[in-house]
Amino acid sequence: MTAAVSAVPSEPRDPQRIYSIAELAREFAITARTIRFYEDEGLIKPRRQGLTRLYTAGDRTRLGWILRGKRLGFSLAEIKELLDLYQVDRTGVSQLRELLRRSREHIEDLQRKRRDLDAHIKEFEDVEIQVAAELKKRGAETGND
Amino acid sequence: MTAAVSAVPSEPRDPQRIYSIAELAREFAITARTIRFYEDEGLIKPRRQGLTRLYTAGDRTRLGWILRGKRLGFSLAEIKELLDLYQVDRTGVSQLRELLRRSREHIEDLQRKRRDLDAHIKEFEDVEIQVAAELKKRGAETGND
DNA sequence: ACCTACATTGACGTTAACGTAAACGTAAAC
DNA sequence: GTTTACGTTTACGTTAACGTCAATGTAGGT
Repeated sequence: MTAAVSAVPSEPRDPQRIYSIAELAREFAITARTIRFYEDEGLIKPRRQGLTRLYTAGDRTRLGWILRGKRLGFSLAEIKELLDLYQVDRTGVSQLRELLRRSREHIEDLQRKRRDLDAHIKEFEDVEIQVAAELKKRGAETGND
Repeated sequence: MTAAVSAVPSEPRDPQRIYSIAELAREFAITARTIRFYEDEGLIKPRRQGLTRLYTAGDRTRLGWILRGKRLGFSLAEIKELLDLYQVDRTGVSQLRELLRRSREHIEDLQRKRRDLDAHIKEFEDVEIQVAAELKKRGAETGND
């Protein structure tokens, strides 16, 4: 999970570009198998040229979104739901109402998560401060080079 | 994963209290099996009275910490590492240095996660705004009761 | 025509994180 | 004294999220 800053998701890309599966795999530091698996699960639907998969800039963005969701601890099933939220037809008023309700729900969920995260960060910052102080007391450098 | 605000982790508790496994399970909305599993994995080590497990307020806090970590998308292995970080002996200077390094590393990881989270929230807030506007345009109430 | 690099589809294996069932101990309640 | 409620261990089952072959296709270079 906690990989060392591998994915390089944002460069000035032209929206016409087409990506191969290996390209996307490299860029996001995942395997092609993973991307195909996401397709099996209905998370992405690339065009085909014969059998070969062709990914648009939109597909690439979508993939990035999926991976970000994963990093935040959502399951693929949850991520699929959220992606489908965008895709849903917005013709009917009842659909719009539902969409609004769901996205508010999700925002609350994210905000809960944010509170958890902030609490977590605060604790570790406390550790850092105290340990740094202890080191200083012992006359050692704290590692700020 | 995304349960509906179930755990009620903070009440004015006295630090002398002892908890049964079922009590903690109820409070955190998990099963006893899960708690025992965490013990097998070395995440908590309750006292025993014969065979029966007795949990202190510290154990309870620890359990809450574990579950928060899970909500944030950390694996149990990662959580164990982080918990052990606190437990490590802080006698030697080299241990302190290592502890400092690790906790800084972890803070950076959490901050990355926070950026992910903020981006996610922003996107959904945009959806909310636009959908609400669309609904208003159509003369329907937006659902703010 | 052949090699090489990269693509494809199955199909089975694997790991993490528990669930579930069996078989049993213990202590209070009826 | 036996039901009820809770606890225990042991062990096998399950689901999600991929990994790992194996067999095969395809496009480009020499």
